[in-house]
Amino acid sequence: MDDKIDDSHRLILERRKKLEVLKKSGNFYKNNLSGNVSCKFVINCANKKNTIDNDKKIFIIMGRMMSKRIMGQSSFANIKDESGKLQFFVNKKKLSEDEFKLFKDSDIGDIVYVEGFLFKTKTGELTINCNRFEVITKSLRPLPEKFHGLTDQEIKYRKRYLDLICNESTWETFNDRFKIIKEIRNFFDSKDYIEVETPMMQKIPGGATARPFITHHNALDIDLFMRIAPELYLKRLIVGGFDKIYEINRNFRNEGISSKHNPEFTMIEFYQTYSTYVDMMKLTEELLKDIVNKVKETLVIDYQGTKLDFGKPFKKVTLKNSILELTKKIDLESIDDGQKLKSFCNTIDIDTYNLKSVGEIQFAIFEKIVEPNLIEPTFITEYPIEVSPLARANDENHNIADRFEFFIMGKEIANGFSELNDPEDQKKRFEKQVKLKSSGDDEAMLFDGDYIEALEYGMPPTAGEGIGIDRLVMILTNSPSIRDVLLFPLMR
RNA sequence: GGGGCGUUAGCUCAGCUCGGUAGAGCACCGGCCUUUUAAGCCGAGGGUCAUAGGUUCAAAUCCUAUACGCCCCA
Repeated sequence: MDDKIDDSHRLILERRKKLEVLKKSGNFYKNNLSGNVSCKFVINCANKKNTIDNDKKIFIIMGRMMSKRIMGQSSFANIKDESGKLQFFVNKKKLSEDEFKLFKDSDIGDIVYVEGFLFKTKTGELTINCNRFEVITKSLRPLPEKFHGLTDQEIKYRKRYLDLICNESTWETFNDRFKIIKEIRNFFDSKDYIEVETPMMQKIPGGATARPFITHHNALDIDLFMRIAPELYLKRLIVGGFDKIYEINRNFRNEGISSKHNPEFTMIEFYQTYSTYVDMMKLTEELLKDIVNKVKETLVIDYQGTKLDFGKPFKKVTLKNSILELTKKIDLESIDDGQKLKSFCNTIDIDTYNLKSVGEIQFAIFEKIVEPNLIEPTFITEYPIEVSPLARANDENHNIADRFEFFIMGKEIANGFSELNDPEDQKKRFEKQVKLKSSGDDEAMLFDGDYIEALEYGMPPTAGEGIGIDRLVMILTNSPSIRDVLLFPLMR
């Protein structure tokens, strides 16, 4: 769509003409101007002083001109930089003839230099009285309209820079995103976790059940896989002697695109030795309350009309109980009865052809019936062992894993468990996955012999967890689609 | 994969039922204007109505297909 640039438009030709004039006068993409302060700095300075009019301190600001109101001899315009907006005033008599023409011919969108002292207008607005004006960078294309701005979803996603220029709310969303990530780092750093990096390109994709993207290394002539999770490498590092580690980075999963799924997405995974999944749940609750409080400055937030209270202790329900609570057709007797569960599945449109075990069927029912209804922050525990191939089996009940998942607004936000550190058991679990794969489950895991070998050297008892950053950001920024929290979501 | 909705000027949108030469506001260009803030007033220019077919004397409008997007379902 964007392989051809159309610059023949009259509005662009008009601006190119103005650029030619700038070039002839030597004012051409200047980069030697300096001494500027931010709009916010100017505003803060003014707030500290009462007598702005008498204080002839000169300020220089540089930024994008966002609006312009010309009234013959005098004009007002607004300049915007990263910190905010500020109005400036231009009087014909205060500038040279050339400078005034430069201002008159400048366009909304141009990057400009404004120098002058501060005053307040009749209406009390803080304004720079301009005594020097320059166009630093010519904007050749007109910005979206000043009042309605840019509303076209598609263009917002494809040309995010325009969205950022025009929409304050977009700006706030991404500022929140980066603040959330920063606070997550602060949280783990303050608990003496070490941030590590593990391969994004892997020979055996592992750590999750998902289809990977395939790429190719030319010199080695081997296919590589973009990682679907960092898990198995992070646990190799635990074997290597780290006690507390985390990694925040991208994962890539070759699956459908929806308002909850982007092919590349950001996760934090963290691991801690001599801990259990119960410790991870406590840590998760502490982390989320901390992040929500720091980023939103309250513990009660609104998401698309639903009130979410992070102040209360988070709910905890076992997977089986969550099913029992929501469906009258299944009771304590039938919940472990494969045949009864299967016939129930048929009534709610779940295809049971590939579901071999009771655990898999329970999990399928859970995903279909329960997940969308987990609105408030909720931990679900006691996952079937069959759907938890990397998690430690529970000591009392070998059919369930020492694992939890965490949900908000029907979205899976986190997944954590006590790690399986018995290499024999892990080997058997991998072998089961390989069987699933050969029977047609293309999301099943591959056998990772090198990982088994690492476990054979001995991995201390460890608990680990992954949190989907994008979905968390969606909740905290009240964004209905994952694309709203990705600067450049994948578009066809 | 299935269904629904959408695509008209650089931007935001009318027009489509019921077919008859393409409209507004902003932006841009020219003129007036010394405290505006969606500044104002006067004037001018600006369109492959997503794309390709079809029906028709005549299609932005009706029909079909395709592309892209949004929403819902699987």
